[in-house]
Amino acid sequence: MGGSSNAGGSLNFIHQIIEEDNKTGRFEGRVCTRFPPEPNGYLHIGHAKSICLNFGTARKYGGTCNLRFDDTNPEKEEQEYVDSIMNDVRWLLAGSASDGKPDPWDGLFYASDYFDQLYEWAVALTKKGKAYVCDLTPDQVRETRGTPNKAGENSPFRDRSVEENLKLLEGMKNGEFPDGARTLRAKIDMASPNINLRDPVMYRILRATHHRTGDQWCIYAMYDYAHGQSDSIEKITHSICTLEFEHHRPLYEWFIKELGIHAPQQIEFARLNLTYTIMSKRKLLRLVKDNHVSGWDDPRMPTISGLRRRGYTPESIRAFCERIGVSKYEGTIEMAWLEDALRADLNKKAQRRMAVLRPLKVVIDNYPETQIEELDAVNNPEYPSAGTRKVPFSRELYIEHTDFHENPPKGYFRLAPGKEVRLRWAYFLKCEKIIKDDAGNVIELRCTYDPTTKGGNAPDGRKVKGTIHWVSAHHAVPAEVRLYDHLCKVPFPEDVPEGQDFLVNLNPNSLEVVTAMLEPNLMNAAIGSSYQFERLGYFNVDKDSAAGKLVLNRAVTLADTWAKIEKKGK
RNA sequence: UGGGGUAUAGUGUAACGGUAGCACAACUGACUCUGGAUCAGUUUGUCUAGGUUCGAAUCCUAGUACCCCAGCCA
Repeated sequence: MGGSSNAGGSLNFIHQIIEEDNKTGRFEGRVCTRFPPEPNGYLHIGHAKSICLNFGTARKYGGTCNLRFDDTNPEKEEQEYVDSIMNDVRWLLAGSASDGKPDPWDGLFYASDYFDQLYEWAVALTKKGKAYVCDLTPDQVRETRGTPNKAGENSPFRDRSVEENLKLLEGMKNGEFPDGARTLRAKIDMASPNINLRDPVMYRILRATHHRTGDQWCIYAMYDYAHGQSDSIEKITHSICTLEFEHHRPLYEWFIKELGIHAPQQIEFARLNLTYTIMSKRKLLRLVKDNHVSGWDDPRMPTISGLRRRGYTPESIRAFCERIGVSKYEGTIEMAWLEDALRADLNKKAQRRMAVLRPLKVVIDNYPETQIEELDAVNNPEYPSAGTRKVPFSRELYIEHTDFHENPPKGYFRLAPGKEVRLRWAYFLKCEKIIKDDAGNVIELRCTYDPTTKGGNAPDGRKVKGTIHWVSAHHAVPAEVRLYDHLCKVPFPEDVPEGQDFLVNLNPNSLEVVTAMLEPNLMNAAIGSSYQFERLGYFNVDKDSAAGKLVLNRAVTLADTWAKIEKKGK
């Protein structure tokens, strides 16, 4: 479970604040957090950090954590997003609840649950002379707001009487004015150095159908007016959010104070950035809408649904969130961390199989033509309890094209002319002859095997350095395998030259599709199941699979020392 | 030119006046029927300049760099 600090015993700065509050009895020892997404897109790995932090913090201190949808903008929000978010949170936190409840959240709420209360409070603030109806157009509001270096000017409508304001506010609510004609604004200080305090808009007139309240309302609270009070209503103690809301905090505190209601402590932390991908919801939406990817759950996407489809496990994502820690420093985590978390998890869980991604045919000349042997292969060397399976062996095999070199480079200990390797779980194999097509490409190898080496060991004690994987040609199950690489071709894709946008940094080779040959054991592999293809990586059965047609995604490759050596040689 | 934040190895994150630690990455080596995994080890760091102190990443002063803020988005 995420949330606690990564170094044993030490606390992250948020937990330090909480422990201090608990010590002083500030919230009677209660710890109540919430994860408050806007349902305007799919959750991504950055949200996972927040989810792990909020839920993890509540669990750590015996408190509660709510899931609340901040659905105050009906123009961008949809039920599809609500559903996907609940689904993703359930999946991410599955199995982590101590009480065995089906849903990980303690309370499920919507800001739209509070529309009536929020409006009542707006009336109360208006009565207090702390809010007014303003007739300025959006352009005029912008012009009179001032700049960071220049104070704003008061709206000419700022001093309307309470009676008039009340009447106009009710009129706004009752649909008497066109969209955008008026707003309700907080009366604070147009000269504040904090622009959020320069009479911010509380309500706008907007005739849009809300995914939950339908056409009941034609005015909608702004996020800044809704968020703090929603936290207050839920008696949240620690309202954890990202850094950009830091200078909104005085505004939230102003509303809470004027209303005289429960005051949560807002704490801001740095959002997650990852190399070789993008995290902006707006940009992710664009990738989906413009078909740069197949959807929100495209395995190249940093979305939770994309990672799930790619083959990431909830445990690996939680471990990742735990390890990256939490601070106010806006850094960028290397993608290798995420990949490492997956490998660490799957190395223990995934059964091993053999699969050949780029088949090269091998004929074993001295192996009986019609003979087939069932050889024993270990399912997971990490856990012998995972057992063994039978793998058919015959005269014609496929091996990996990259496991053969006609002119092997120095240090290469796979197959080459006249060289001997071990076939995993089978026999020693020696390359005798190369067969090429007219263009000079190697298309087949004629080899011999040593029948005394069955199982992979030579009775004469001779050693081979290389062990390669293989599949019996006649038993092989063809499958579509999708080889994924980073979404972006550079570590910081959002850094683009003037006038260009991040699309120029999309990785054109982020997906390569091959027809692979799998060992027959995989024939009926279940959708969503993960395997390690020996020497290649971890693969997950995709939902596009159908009877007789397997589709697999490569979640992550194995660490590849040889590839590193090869690269260095160049 | 205003306000709010943040600076510790390549990347993150600890150390809360007392030996700068951990993880990932990189590099060595051992082991290995996965060039996987595992194990052992190595390299690399306190933004700068002053000051306080027996002692400073930590306290003080002055700088520097980077991020955020001028939606009727969240």
